Amino acid sequence: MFSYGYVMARTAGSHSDITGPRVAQAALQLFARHGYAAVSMRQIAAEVGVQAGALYNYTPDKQSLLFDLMRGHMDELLAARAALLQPDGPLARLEDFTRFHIRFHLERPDAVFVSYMELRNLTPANFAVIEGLRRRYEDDLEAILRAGVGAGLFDVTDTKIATLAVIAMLTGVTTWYRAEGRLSVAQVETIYWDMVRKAVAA
Amino acid sequence: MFSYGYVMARTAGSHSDITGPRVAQAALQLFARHGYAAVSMRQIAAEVGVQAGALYNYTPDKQSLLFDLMRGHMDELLAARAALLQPDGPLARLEDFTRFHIRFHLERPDAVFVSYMELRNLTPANFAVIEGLRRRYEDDLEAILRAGVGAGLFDVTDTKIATLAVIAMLTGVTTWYRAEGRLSVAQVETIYWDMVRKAVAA
DNA sequence: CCCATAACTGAACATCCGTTCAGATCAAAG
DNA sequence: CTTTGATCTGAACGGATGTTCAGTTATGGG
Repeated sequence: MFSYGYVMARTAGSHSDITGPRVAQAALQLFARHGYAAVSMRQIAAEVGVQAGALYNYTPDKQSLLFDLMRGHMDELLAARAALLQPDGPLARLEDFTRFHIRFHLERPDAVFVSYMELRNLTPANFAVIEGLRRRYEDDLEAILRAGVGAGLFDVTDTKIATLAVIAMLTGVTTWYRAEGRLSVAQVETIYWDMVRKAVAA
Repeated sequence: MFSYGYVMARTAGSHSDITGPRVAQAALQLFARHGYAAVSMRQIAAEVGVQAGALYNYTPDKQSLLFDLMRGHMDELLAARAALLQPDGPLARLEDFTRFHIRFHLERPDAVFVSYMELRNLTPANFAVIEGLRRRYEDDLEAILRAGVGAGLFDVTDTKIATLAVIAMLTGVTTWYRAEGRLSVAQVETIYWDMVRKAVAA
């Protein structure tokens, strides 16, 4: 957590780069399972195999633990999206967005769950940050829809509402999908893309 | 809460039929705003204007307070749906379902929020009950979709997935709709119906 | 006006909470 | 092998938690 730019000049007795990620992962899993408010620092510590006081080598407080998880998730989402080169044309772009959204979210169910359910447990300042990142992601989709409407390919009454409707529909996949189930991620992508395509079609 | 069938033979000093609903309403509002685990019995009591101990005249414990709110919400949902006479034909039925779902959910945002977010804070037995009620509601929509597919009016790959996708999309309306906003509920219904109709169209 | 009783108070119970910190422990650098 | 400092323990802090209950207050029926 406290890296010093260059290669960190590690000194004696240090393995915080092992424990640090374990703290974050334990917190994520427990927050997703039981909710932020219902999980105690002692439970997180027990999961890591450490006493509660030791957690404070890795986070200033419990709120930062939640916020860092959510900001990390949103950063990953935006970075992964930005890393892809977008296909040409609104229709191909929309399919790309649909498949990306489903794939990304199905790969990290815990982070998705926490990021959608624990917004109200953020301080107002932290909430504003997460809300801004989420807004940037939504704007990405809305731009696609607007371009499609402009080109006469799509027909939606209100691009902002359509954006939120599509994202709600796609994110809903995380509530029922199980990796052991009968459908592969690719099949699920195709099923949802079929519905999205028709829903906004002209 | 403890009614005796007939007209309750109320005796001296009783006004629990005033305080009782106030407890439920305060709990609902606070649970929706801050989450079940983050709200204390003392906060609920303060909202009602009473000491914490008095709440136990109206609920055996905090868990029952949550469960009764959620069961009440689901019962209302199923009862309201059952009270409507269904139009003829899958298309009209689907429109009816869409408009009903949006209207019903926009009328009780707190109950919707609690019922979707606090499932993990139910005991396993209570969870099973709520899950069963939700399943009955979903089956209602799935029957409509299946009938439409059978009649060649709809084209969906998997009626179960389409059911969950449509419900997720529709319920998402509660996250952004504000009564003071520019759109009436009827307008929102029409916008979503447009998308639902096309999404499942043959 | 009295009185049975519903409704509520206020204090107490054991237990948990997030956070702090002095001191023990540990691993690597010299 | 010693030193150095990162890491962790274990106890403590004030305060909050859900729940219980003996005792007080308020209300309407007789």
